[in-house]
Amino acid sequence: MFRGVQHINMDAKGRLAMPARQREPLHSQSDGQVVITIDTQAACLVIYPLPEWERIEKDIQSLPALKPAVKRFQRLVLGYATDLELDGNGRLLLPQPLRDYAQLDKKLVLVGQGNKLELWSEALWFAQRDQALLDSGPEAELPAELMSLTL
Amino acid sequence: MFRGVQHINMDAKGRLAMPARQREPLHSQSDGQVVITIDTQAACLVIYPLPEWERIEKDIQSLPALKPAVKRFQRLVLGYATDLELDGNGRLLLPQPLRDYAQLDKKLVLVGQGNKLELWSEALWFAQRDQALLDSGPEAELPAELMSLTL
DNA sequence: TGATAAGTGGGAATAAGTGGAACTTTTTGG
DNA sequence: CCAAAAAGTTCCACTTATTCCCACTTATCA
Repeated sequence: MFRGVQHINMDAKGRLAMPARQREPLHSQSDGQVVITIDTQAACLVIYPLPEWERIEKDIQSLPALKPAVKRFQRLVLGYATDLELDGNGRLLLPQPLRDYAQLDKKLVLVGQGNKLELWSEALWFAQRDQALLDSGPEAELPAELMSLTL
Repeated sequence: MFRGVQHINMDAKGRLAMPARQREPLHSQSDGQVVITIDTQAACLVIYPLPEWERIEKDIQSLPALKPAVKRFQRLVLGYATDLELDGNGRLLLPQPLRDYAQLDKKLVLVGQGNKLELWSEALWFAQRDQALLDSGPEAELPAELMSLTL
């Protein structure tokens, strides 16, 4: 399980040092092999351990590809999916097209989301966080599902 | 059950000495393992014993993620959730992103809330307390759920 | 007032993060 | 087709940060 928000730097070569907390689950689950792709709903990337991705990829491929909206989704998510491996120092080399998509520069934010990790540029992360806080804050009208939560 | 308001200090390294009263339930329930995350309704943090958090996490993950407002809520609450463990001296090391979110500096307030603890900066605690007293005072209109309470 | 437990602070060992250098591979131009 | 240059990749070393542990001070209770 991936948990927690961590602020990290990408170096000049586009390498991302995976924080130690997340490194161990990645090594034990898939020997450091991950798949990274885009989130079509937000300008961020998602990182899966390889076995978890294979399950998801199967689900995506079994969707009805004749529906144009499904086909577009498949083209994006499967197309950008890239397998990567942690190097000897626990770093990932992020491909340029993915860096471009998520507007990554030096300052990044890595967010644990249970079975996957999300990767944001720091600026976009704060922007979407503040928007989300407005939607979930004291003044907001929350969907019924949230109102019924017992926290 | 966590009860009571306690004023405590965070040291220069961001460590929080859990008061002895709260330490015992944490050790007996979950061997000192807790999950800490943000409250989206207020600038404070919430601390759960690990088993209690796992129940809540399951509830949150089972919400319909296709609704944007739900997805944003999930990203915040699950993303900031971090597991921590009491160290040998009964202290928690608070991650920097969570300290930033709740504007924590030296003086903190820990508030028992039954199944969880809330953690506030002292300044924000007093501010929200005074506001809450105004809103719940003799002149205020209270929601029906409160009016029907037997106190 | 003394003994015990709780809270606080600091320092040393270890691990993590960062940058650079060298080697390999690929591409381009002659 | 070969050679030279550039890009990419891997490996190593150094610096910085984090974690763990020990000791001291303050508070509490008998």
